[in-house]
Amino acid sequence: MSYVQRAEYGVRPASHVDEDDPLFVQAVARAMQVLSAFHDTGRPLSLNEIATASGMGRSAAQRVVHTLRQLGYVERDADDRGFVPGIRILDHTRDYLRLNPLVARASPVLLELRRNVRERVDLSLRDGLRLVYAARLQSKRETFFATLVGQSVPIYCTSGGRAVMAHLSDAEVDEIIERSERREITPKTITDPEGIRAKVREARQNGYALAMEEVLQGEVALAAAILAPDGTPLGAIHIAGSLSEWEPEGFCRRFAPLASEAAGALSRF
Amino acid sequence: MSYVQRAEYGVRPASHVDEDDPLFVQAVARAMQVLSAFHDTGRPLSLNEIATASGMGRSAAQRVVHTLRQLGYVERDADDRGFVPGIRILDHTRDYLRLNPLVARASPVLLELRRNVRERVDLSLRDGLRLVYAARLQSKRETFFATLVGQSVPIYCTSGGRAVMAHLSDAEVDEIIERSERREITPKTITDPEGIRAKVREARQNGYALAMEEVLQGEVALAAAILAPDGTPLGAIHIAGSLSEWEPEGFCRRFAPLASEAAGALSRF
DNA sequence: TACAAATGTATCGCTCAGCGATACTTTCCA
DNA sequence: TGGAAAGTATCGCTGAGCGATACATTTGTA
Repeated sequence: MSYVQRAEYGVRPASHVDEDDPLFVQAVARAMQVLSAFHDTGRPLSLNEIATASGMGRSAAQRVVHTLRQLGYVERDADDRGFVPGIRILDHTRDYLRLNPLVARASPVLLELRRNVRERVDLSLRDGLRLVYAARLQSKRETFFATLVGQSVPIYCTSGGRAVMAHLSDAEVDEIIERSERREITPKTITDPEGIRAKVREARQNGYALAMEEVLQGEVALAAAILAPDGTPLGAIHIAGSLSEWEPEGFCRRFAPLASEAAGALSRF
Repeated sequence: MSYVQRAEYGVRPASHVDEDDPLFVQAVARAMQVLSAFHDTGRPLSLNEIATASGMGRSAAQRVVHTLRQLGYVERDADDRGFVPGIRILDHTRDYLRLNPLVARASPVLLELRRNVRERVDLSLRDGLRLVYAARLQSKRETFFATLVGQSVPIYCTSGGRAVMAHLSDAEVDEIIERSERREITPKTITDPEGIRAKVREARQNGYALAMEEVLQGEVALAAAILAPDGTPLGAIHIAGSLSEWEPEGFCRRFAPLASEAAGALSRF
């Protein structure tokens, strides 16, 4: 049985979880597996479903769910039809956001950026093969989710991902391409390795990355990478708009410098 | 040893965690205790600090931290000076927000509200003695945190809390007052039971609740409760502004109907 | 309305996962 | 350059937690 769990996009990076590790506590992993069972569902889960999804027996799932419930990390659904994640989870969200120096420093920068850009602005952090959204400032008309902290997108086909890859070595880029489960999220998604490498080269030249309709129809997005002092890309700042309002060239001319500037401000540690 | 952990404000409600519960898995609780060790810190923690904060021995903390690290729920700090929460936490954040029907339905309502209100708009959910923020749409000038999902405030002294209490029985209100660790967060915080009850009565009459500078100097906030079909208050919608720009009466006249309308829209299930 | 399927809950004896103590190694200051 | 503190590793004992299973309760359907 493997404790490595599938995330929204791609698999964990250095996840050679050694099952014979003498320091590895099975029950801890099981707790997280149970919570992770909700990654792949849109509705409350039954105990059996949790057991199946997290690859453990009914009894184990029962105990773990029971314990997590006592502690507030799992709750009964509003109409008592199944289990859902509990509100206690948000306490840890807060801790993460507070203690991540990038996120902590990002708010004023993002708000300043948003003042000049009347479009959606996002901050995302790299985690292996994906970018996880840590903050979003929505645009005026957006009818979507206002806040989708925790949402993640693949690196290989997004503006933010390309901005990140632009600051990695060719070998690392190839490894990302190789290991990513590349699929056409929209008909415009670029999935062939050479196409991706070309976009990365483009990003290296421009200092920012562009993606058009590769994740969402009608959306144009550009991004600039945030770098650690040693040059490692930690994440990206994205600006996203609608192709019904923007022509790609105009969008870049107008917003690329602003995104770069904001990302630069967050890169100085 | 007690597994019940202190949250940001107040203690868990029905948290008589029976230690002799045969279904209770100690190691699962320990995992969450380790993660909760970060609740009370503003910086990375050492292993010893984690052990102390979570009330377990060095060895146990070592094993749990090790395991959580393998799984991405704990990370080494950027400059390798201690442990911090890991990005995997945000995956669960997303699950919580997605699977909470209130939050899932809230986005369009909040955005619509925000369109008419150029002030800060929040959605919070009740958890025992506190309200946990699940979404925030910042105002134009706000220089704070743009997103502070997971932040929590006490019920007894906030607009949202009063809006919630207005829909509880007197006995329940008294219990909240009694069990809350009431302290003067600002000099204006109302902490005496009768004062709080008066504000709750006021909220019942008005259909919305008001709080001035009780949590933050210079801030005026009003809120309306979101109700389950059976009338139980689940949370609140808040609108917050600055006293340097608003006179309380004008603020209420202008925004109370909008907050009520939005809360009403989310109350219809 | 009655039956079957599924869901949540409870019990129990066996055993190995995980406990605590402790020792080793490295890093960081003073 | 010493000493304190941090992270890592090892080990034998034992009770925490394992899986199997039975029970209770709800749900959907014929």
